[in-house]
Amino acid sequence: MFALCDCNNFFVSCERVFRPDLEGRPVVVLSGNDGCVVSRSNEAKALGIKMGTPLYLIKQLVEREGVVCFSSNFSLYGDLSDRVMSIIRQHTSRFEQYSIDECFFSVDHVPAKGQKAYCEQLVRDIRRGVGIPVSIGIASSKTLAKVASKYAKKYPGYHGVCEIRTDEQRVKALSAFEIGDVWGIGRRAKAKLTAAGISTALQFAERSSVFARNMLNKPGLLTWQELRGQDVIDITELPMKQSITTSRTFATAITEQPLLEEQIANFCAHCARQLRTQKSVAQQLLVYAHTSPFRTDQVQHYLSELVMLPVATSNSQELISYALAAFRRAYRQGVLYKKAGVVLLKIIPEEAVVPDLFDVKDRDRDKRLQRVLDHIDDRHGKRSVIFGSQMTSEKTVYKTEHKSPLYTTDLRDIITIHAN
DNA sequence: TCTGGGGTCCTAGGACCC
DNA sequence: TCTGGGGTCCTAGGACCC
Repeated sequence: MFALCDCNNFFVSCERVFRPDLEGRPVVVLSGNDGCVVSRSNEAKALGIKMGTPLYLIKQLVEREGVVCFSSNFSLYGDLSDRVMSIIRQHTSRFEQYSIDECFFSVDHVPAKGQKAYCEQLVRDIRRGVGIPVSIGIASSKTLAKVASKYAKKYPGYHGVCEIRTDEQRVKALSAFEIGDVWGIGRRAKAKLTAAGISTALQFAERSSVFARNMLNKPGLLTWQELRGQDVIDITELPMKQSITTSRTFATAITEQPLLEEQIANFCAHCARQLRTQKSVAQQLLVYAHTSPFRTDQVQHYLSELVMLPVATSNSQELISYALAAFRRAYRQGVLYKKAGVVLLKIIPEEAVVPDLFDVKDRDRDKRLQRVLDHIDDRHGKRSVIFGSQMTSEKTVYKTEHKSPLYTTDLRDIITIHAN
C-alpha cells in the first residue's frame, strides 16, 4: 500500500506558521513580480479566487474582503518542506519526494489494520512539530492514493487520513470523483473524455483498456490501470536533473542590451551553481528572451540560441561567456523583452567529461578557482562574490512588495523576530 | 499598466543506416 | 509503368505535473 502526504495550501500554510493571527482569514501567495495567485487559503478559495488568477483582475475583491497577499518566499517554503519531509522519512520506508509539498511512502511495515491510525499520528506529529497541516491518502496505487488524499483534505471527519482499501471503497470514491481532477488527466484529456460522455473517474475506469489507450495513448493507459488499483507509475527520483532552467519575467519590459546581459549572466551563474551541487556538467546551453505574449497589440519576438559546448562544463565564468556571446548574436535592438532565461541541457556526471585534445583552457586551475568562489558563497551567503557581468547596473527589474521575512534561514531576520 | 517558474515524459517525423 | 523493409537516433512540440 502507498501513502501520499500532501501539505494543505502549502505556501499559505508556511506564511501562517509565523503569522498565526492570519488563521481563519483569506490569504494568498503570489508568483514572481506579484503577478498571479499560486496558493490560496480555504477562505480565499471560498471567495472564488482561482489558482493562477492575475492579481490585477481581483484587486477590488482583495481590497473589499481584506485578503492578505504575500510575495513568494522560496527559501522559507524550501526550509519548511525539508522539515516536513524529514519527519516522514524518519519512520517510513521507500520514501519518494514528489514535489516541494508532496511525498509518497510505503506503509507496509505496519499491519493493514493499523495503517490509518499510524498515518493519523504522523499528521499530528507534523502539525505539532512544524506547524504545517497535511492530508494523507492510502491506497494500492499512487493515483488512487492521490484521490484518497483529496477526500482526506475535503472532509474533516477523516482527521486528515483517508484510505481506499476495498473495491467497494474504490468504486464509491471514484464515482464521486471528477475525471479532470484525476492525477495525469489535464485539460486536453478532460475535453476528449467529456466529449466521449465520461465525467467521473469511475466511468473512465470501467471502459476497456483499448478505449483508454486509443483515447489518451500510453500515459492514459497507465492512469486507467492505476484507477483500477494496479501500481504501474514509477516516480523514483532521477539521481540527476536532466535539465536546469533559470528564467524570469521582468516587472516592465527591457530593451537595453547591457541590462539584459546582466540578467542572462545571473541566470547562468544560478544554473551553474545547481549543476555543481549535483556534481554534473552540461554539454549544451540555451539562451532565450521574448516579448510579452499577452500584448497582442505589440510585435512579438522570440529569440533562442542553442550552444553546443566544446567541452562539457559547470564553470560559471565559462558558461556565462558562451551565454553572453550567444545572446549578442540574437539580440535585436528596440524589442521589448519581457522575459528571459537560460537552460542547461545534455547533463552528464562530472566523471564522464571527454577532454578535448586541442583544449587551450587550464581546466584544473578554473576548477580550483570555482571551488574557492563556491566556498565563499557557502560561508558568507549567496552572491558574496559575483562576476562583473552579473552587476553592470544597479537597476531593479523585479517586483516583490509583500515579501515576508526569511524567518528560518536569514540570521538578521531571525534576530529581528526574537527582538519583537 | 498589470498575466510565474521549473521540471519530465511521450510521440511523430525526419535523417540516416544497411 | 514499374521504385522495399526494417531499424536507430535525434529533435521539436505537446501534454502534464506541482
